[in-house]
Amino acid sequence: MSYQPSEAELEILQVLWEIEPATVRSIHERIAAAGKDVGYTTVLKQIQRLTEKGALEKEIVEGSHLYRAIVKETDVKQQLAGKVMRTAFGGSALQMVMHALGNEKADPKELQELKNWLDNQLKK
Amino acid sequence: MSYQPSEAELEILQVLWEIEPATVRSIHERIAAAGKDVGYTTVLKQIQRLTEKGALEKEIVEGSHLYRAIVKETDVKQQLAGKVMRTAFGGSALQMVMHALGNEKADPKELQELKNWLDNQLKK
DNA sequence: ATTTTTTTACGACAAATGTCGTAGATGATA
DNA sequence: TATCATCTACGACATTTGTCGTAAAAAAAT
Repeated sequence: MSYQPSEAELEILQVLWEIEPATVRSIHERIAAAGKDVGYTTVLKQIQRLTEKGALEKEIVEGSHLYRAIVKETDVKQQLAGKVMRTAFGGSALQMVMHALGNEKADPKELQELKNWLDNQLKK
Repeated sequence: MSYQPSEAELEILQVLWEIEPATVRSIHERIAAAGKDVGYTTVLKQIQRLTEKGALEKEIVEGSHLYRAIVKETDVKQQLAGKVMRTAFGGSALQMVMHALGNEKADPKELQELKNWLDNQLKK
């Protein structure tokens, strides 16, 4: 199976899925740049835990410790979306989307893309 | 704002949104019936915590303690769906749905409904 | 009224999370 | 090489969650 990351862990995974491999420092910088103000050692610890859990792997190249994600982005995201869909929306994607876009009128472009994708799904 | 329930808490809320008000016993029964095998006092404790947190309210009528949800179903679900959409899918409903339905070909009926809803949204 | 059955109130616990601080190891620089 | 700057390894802590057990309170049955 995949892995169900916590929120802080997900942030780290997102960075890794983008730039891989990466050092603790670069990951920390990205996260800080994204507005999350958290200490360097906090990120380091989180990374070490993810590694222990087998979600990341470390490779030491010429002194620097490089990390890369082992868990697949698609799998993890499928887990996350699927879980919410099941636990909170009785397995209905419709319900989930309606609530997600619920109040604020969503970006028309988004809606159009979603529609295109659906049309395609229905065609098959 | 609303409330971000944990998984066990959400199960309780779901029951309350269906039958309200309800006793601890009836809630426990529902949850057990749904296949989740957990002790009576566990559910009770969870309910008490939700009440402390202000998500539920208790009313004692002729001896029996009745609970009802204070947080609104729509709000809570909007929170849940919105949060995942934002934290894991960069705010894209399309990405979220694609991953949720990803591998297994979703129920065509669901897809059709979703499409209808979308068409409607786009029309407005 | 006494005993039995239910219920509620609490306190406990283990595991998971988010966050750091500190010390020792490494690497870079003067 | 001595010194200064970085990093990593670890342990600590406060919270939150999920689960119970037990005792005290209430309600029901005899």
